Amino acid sequence: MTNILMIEDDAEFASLLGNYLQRYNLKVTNYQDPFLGLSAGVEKYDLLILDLTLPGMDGLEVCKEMVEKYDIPIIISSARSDLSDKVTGLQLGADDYLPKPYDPQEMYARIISLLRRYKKINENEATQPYKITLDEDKESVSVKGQTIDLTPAEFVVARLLIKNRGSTVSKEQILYDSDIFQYGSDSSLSVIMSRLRKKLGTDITIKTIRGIGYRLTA
Amino acid sequence: MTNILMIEDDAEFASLLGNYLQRYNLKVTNYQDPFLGLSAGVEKYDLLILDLTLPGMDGLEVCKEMVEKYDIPIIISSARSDLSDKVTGLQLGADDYLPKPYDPQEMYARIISLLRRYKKINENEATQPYKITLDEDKESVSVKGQTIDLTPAEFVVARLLIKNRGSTVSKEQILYDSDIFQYGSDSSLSVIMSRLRKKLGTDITIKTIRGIGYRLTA
DNA sequence: ACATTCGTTAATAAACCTGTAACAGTTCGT
DNA sequence: ACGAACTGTTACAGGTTTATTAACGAATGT
Repeated sequence: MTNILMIEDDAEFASLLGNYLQRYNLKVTNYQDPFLGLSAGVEKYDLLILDLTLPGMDGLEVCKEMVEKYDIPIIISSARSDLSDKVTGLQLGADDYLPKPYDPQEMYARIISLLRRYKKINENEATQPYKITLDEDKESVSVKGQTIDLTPAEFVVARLLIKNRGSTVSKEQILYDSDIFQYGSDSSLSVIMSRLRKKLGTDITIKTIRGIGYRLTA
Repeated sequence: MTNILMIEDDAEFASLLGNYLQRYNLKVTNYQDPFLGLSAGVEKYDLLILDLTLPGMDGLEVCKEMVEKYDIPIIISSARSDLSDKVTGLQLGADDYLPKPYDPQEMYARIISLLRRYKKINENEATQPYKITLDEDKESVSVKGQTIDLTPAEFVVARLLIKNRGSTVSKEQILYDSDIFQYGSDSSLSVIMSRLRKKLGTDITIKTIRGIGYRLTA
């Protein structure tokens, strides 16, 4: 899992990008306030996306400070189409510059290229998008970009499996994780699993670990 | 969402065009005074529609300044049928010229073409009009160009759904979003939903997310 | 004071979700 | 290979949520 620190005052935009990058195994943490961001343990992150148009402060100043203090790749994203920003930003030590508005796909490409350059990434990691991701608020999941509505019980199971992608989730864990299952038993769970698999289609494989539980493979 | 900056002294005309373009996912912000417009954060916008016949100042002057300061596509719209305006405008760096009066449809076509040229737009975005849009001031909505009058409660619900098009809006969110519902309960909401669906017709689908809320699909 | 409009409530019908049961298919140890 | 235990699938029933219609009453305008 690659962690990306974002400093961007438009929270909605940040969340949008975060959702998009999620499927590439990139986790975005956004801070609207750069000071919070600066004290957030920058070392934990693999890359910084910095917005220059911050309220009441100069993004270039933040950039300078980041470059001085930390060894982290920086992508500047700015709505100011002032060309001098780009020059100054890169002079200060930023690695790339992407004017807003941009296509999330474009940002993804830059991120990967930069991470590769910094060797912060294994080849093959984060280059293959997940086929399935959570839409937490919509009580649904996306499979290859397509929204699939789930019932409450199905959603609870799917969420657990997706969050524990690659590792096995025990039946007990699923049944007791939430209060959805009132009279839940192994047999009713197997029914839910059947319905889930049918809804998710053949692109998603949920493996049965006999006697233990289930595992969703990326 | 694509943002368009408009500088036009005829506010009524501007609002008309804004309403029309809204259904194409184009948001128009108008300033009657070019100085306000110039200081409005031009960077946030993807395109500028500039009227030349401004009171007490030369639109061409504004155009020149815009071209110098910002990297933004410009469409000049003018009631002066003086051909030299067109020539001068384009010489100054404007990208297109549309004499008034013009068909909003024509303006839309030019906008899309220009945005595409500037790569400020994803293909497929803003080319498919929404079937339903808000008429904020009239307490009504438009479905495929047709105005549909709504009662206050219906309008509040419709507005929330339209603004959150594609994602689920919870019942609580609807009931507590405004003070329309004084004794609002789930059951009265379901009545409103029923009446809304009937009024909006079969072109608009409002999906029920059982136990959660509702979702309007684009 | 009357008529109209509109949100609410009530009642009934329809739609939906989940657990159980039944049976088929599979896995595993012996 | 065989039987026991586990899992997958389907259909059905019970319970809950939502849709729809009608009626009521408060607020508003005439």
